[in-house]
Amino acid sequence: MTRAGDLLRRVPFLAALTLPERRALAAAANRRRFGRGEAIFQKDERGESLFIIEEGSVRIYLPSPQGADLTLAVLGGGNFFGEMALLDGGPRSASATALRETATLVLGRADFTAVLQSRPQSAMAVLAAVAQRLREADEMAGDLAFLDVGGRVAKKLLELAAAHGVQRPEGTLLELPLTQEGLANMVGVTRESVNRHLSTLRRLGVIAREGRRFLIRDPNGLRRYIRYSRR
Amino acid sequence: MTRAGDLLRRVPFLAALTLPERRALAAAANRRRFGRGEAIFQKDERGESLFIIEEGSVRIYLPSPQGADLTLAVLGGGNFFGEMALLDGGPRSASATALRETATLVLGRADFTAVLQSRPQSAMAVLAAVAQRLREADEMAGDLAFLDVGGRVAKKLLELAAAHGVQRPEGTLLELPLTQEGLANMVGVTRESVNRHLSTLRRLGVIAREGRRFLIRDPNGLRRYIRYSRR
DNA sequence: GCGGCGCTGTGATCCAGGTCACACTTTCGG
DNA sequence: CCGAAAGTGTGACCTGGATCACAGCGCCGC
Repeated sequence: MTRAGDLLRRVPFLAALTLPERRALAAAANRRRFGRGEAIFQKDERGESLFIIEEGSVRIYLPSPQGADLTLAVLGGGNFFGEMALLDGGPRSASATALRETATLVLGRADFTAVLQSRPQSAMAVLAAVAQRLREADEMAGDLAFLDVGGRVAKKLLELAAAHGVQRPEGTLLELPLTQEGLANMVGVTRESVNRHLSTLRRLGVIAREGRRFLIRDPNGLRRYIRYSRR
Repeated sequence: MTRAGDLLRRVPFLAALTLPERRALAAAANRRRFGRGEAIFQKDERGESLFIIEEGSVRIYLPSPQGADLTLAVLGGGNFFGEMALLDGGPRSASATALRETATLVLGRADFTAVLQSRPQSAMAVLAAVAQRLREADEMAGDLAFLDVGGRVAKKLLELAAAHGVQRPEGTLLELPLTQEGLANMVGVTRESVNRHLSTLRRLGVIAREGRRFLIRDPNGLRRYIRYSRR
C-alpha cells in the first residue's frame, strides 16, 4: 500500500490529491503484472479501465490487417494509458502490450471519473496530457504525409535520443535496445528500408551501432537528413 | 448578446452552465469574423485563445514546407478549436483558416480555464471531445501507414458521406462542394492521383459527379475499394 | 561449447504514385 | 455575357520503397 501511495504521488494528474485520498485510491485499484510480450488489451475491445505504469514499459500500437503494425507510443513508469475509452465511451482505439516485465495499477471508470470530477487540477492535468498526445499524433500524421522514409527514420532517432539518450564523449547513446523491425514499426515502413537508411547513415558517420543500441555521433547530420521530399 | 447566449447553450461543453453564467461568458468573449480563405492562426504561433464557431466553417491543417498541406479537420457551427495551445501551453499545433464567411466567439485563456475549473461537467465534456479527436488523429496515422491512395480516397468519401451526406433516391449526395485538390489534401496525396482514382470509381459506377459535389451510388463498392495493400 | 533462431545486411525486381506537361471544361466576377 | 481563372482529365516518365530471397552473424539456451 505504501509503495502504491508513493507511486501515485509521482503521477502528475494525481499529485493534487491528499495523502488519504491517494491511499484510498490505491486501495481501490487493482494491481496487475504483465510478462514480456504479454497483451494488455486489444483495439476494438470494450474498455473500462485506466492503467498506470508502476514499473516496466508498454507499447501502444495500431495492428495492421496485414502483419505489420504501427507503434503509436512507448510508455514507461509513471505514465498512464487506456484513458481514451473511459473519456469518450468508445472502444479501445489501439492495442497495448508489455515490452518487458511490467507492473500496473488498474483504475476502474468510476474511480477515475470521481477523481476528475472532484479535483479540477486533476482534470486539467489529464487534459494537458491528452492534448499533448493529440499534438504528437497530428505530428505523426504530418510526418507520414510529408517525409520520406529516410527523413522519418532520422527524425525518430532524434526523438528517441531526446527521450532515452545518454550523453557520451563520442555522442548520444540510445538506452533502449531497439531492433530494426521495432524502428520500422515506429515509422510505418518495412524493416529492409530502415536497414538501408541506417546503413547509409552509418556510412556517413552520423550514427554507429553499439551492440543492440544506437550511438548518435552527429545529430546535425540527422537533421540534415530530414528532407521534405514528398509533396 | 442574446444571440451569443443561444449559441453557447448549443456548445456541449458549456451546456452545464446556468443562463447567467453563459451570459457573463458571452459578455467576456470577443466576436471575430473571418472572410473566405482568411487565416485565423498559423502553426507555431503562440496562442492564447479558444475559438467557438457560431456560423461558417474552418479548416485545420498542417502546412507542408513544400506547397501542399494536410487537412486535419473541417469544423462547422457549434464546434470549438484552438484549445490545444491553451491546455498544454505549447504553441499552435496547426494552422486554421475560414473556408467561407465565418463568425466566431473568442475566449481568452482565463475565461476558458475558469469554466473548466469550476464546472466538472464542462471539463469532462472537453476531455471527451479531445479524446475523440485523438482517436481520429491516430486513425489517420494508421490510414496513412496502411492504406494505399485508392483506399484512403474511398474511406474519406465514406466519412464525408457520414458527416455531410444527404439521402437521395439514387444514392447519398455530399453536401459540401469539394475540389479534387481539397480531397487530395485530406488524404495526403497529389491532386492527379485523386483524379485517377475518382475516374476509376466513376467508371465502376460507384460514384458520380453532380456539379461540384459527389454522389455516392454504391457505398459497398467504396468499402470494397479499401485495400490494406501497404504492409 | 555448439546448435539454432532471431536479427542484420544486401541484391534483384516491380509497381504505385509522384512529377511534369498540356488540353479541355466549368465557374464566376466585372 | 464574356474572358480569365480555377478546376478537371490524362498521357509519359521516373523513382522510392515494397517484396522476395538469401547469406552472414551473434546471442541465448541447453
